Amino acid sequence: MPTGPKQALFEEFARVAQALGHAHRLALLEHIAQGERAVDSLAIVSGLSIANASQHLKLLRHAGLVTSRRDGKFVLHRITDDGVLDLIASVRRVAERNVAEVAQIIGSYFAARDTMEPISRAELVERLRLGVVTVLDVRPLDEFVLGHVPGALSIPLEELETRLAEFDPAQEIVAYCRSTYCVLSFEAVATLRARGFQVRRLEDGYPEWRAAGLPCEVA
Amino acid sequence: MPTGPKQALFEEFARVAQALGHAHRLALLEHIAQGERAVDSLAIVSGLSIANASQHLKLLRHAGLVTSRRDGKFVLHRITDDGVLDLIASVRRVAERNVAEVAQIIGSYFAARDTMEPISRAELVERLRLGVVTVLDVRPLDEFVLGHVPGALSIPLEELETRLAEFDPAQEIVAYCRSTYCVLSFEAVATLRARGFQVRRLEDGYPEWRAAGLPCEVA
DNA sequence: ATAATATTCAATAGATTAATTGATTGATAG
DNA sequence: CTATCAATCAATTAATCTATTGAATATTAT
Repeated sequence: MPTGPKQALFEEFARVAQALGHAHRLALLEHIAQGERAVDSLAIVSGLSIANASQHLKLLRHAGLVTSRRDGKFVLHRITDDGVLDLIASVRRVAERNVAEVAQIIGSYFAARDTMEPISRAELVERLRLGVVTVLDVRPLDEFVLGHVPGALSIPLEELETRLAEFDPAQEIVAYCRSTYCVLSFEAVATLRARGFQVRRLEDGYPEWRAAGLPCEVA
Repeated sequence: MPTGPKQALFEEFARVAQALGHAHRLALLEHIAQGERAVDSLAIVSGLSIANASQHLKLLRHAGLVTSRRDGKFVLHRITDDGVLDLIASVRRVAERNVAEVAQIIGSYFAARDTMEPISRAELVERLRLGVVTVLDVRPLDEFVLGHVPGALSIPLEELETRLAEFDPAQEIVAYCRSTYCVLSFEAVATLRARGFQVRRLEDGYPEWRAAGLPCEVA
């Protein structure tokens, strides 16, 4: 077995792929993709101990998937660049197409909540221009604050039932959350549609919106 | 830690990524991408025992990256679809951009043999149309036989020095092999350029040529 | 049938990875 | 300077992955 430069490259490529090869790290990446976040906050939202999150993050850093900077006591992590989002999307697409278990989960859970195709980013841009749509961000408020679709209404999923009055019943709603299979927007669609609202999901999530170069609002 | 559908999806996605997370499996994928190949042949070219190759291939199958069919005594493997090539390319791009060790290997080995940018597939198509180029396939003959760029001259790297007479010294040569960082084409370029030939590499390798929908010749 | 070949399976030992715990480092606030 | 909080490190155990070996299965040729 040769140990040449090709082999050395493959080992590095494998390290990158392997960094993606754990559900916890994919969850961490999804949260990091919403905006810069500190280790303890990532640990909490991902349901990991701080030491464990720190170790997973170390691995992600060494694979070049995330980058960190210190801000006072905190070490803030961000996705290194949009190529990483492309990579994650590639994994997702292959899994969707080629792994039977994935089709099964999507069919039994996600498709049960929303069989409609999501609306594309381009379509949403057009409807925003025409002002004929209410955009709904169902992520927790701290993620909304880090950046969101301009003009979006922030209603975290758990508050949705109590804030239905904020919607104009005449206007179509487009809901989004963290990523393609983030459950928040699927649950929101199911809830709102049961109440008679016209709702659709946006394709993918906020990170992909930003990566597409579309305008983002921070507040 | 919730064990909902999102978690289940992440576990499946992780399985796909993890299948890419070993240098031997990346090597197997590169060889499989040249065309359908039997297990023993893959084991030999990858330098693995047959049982070991079989196990790695099993993992690749379960992750949906490769598909197999039985042909008589042989079990032939192929890449499931072009999305898998995209995925591998995504890993490569992230590693190139974000992993220092990769830049180092490329700088010290590959750039030392060919600092020129590779020629794009579109450019090669145009030059083929004009008939102003010799295309050189430096892969072993068995891979050439499974499919190659139309009109390409097959000279496996180890025969290159003894078959220099086959080139028209007036015509530019474009060399390609298995993939972006397959050493064969880099070595070929270095060898031929030292002999005074005008040579460039084609971007990526044969699998990407085929995946781009460009014509392929089998024989 | 029997033999030969290709592949997979099963069992094992060794290596790597993951999660937990407690100690340690870095930075800030009082 | 000390206390506090965020994060990392170090060490351990448990779990998983890898490679090897030899046996078992499937297919073809004789």
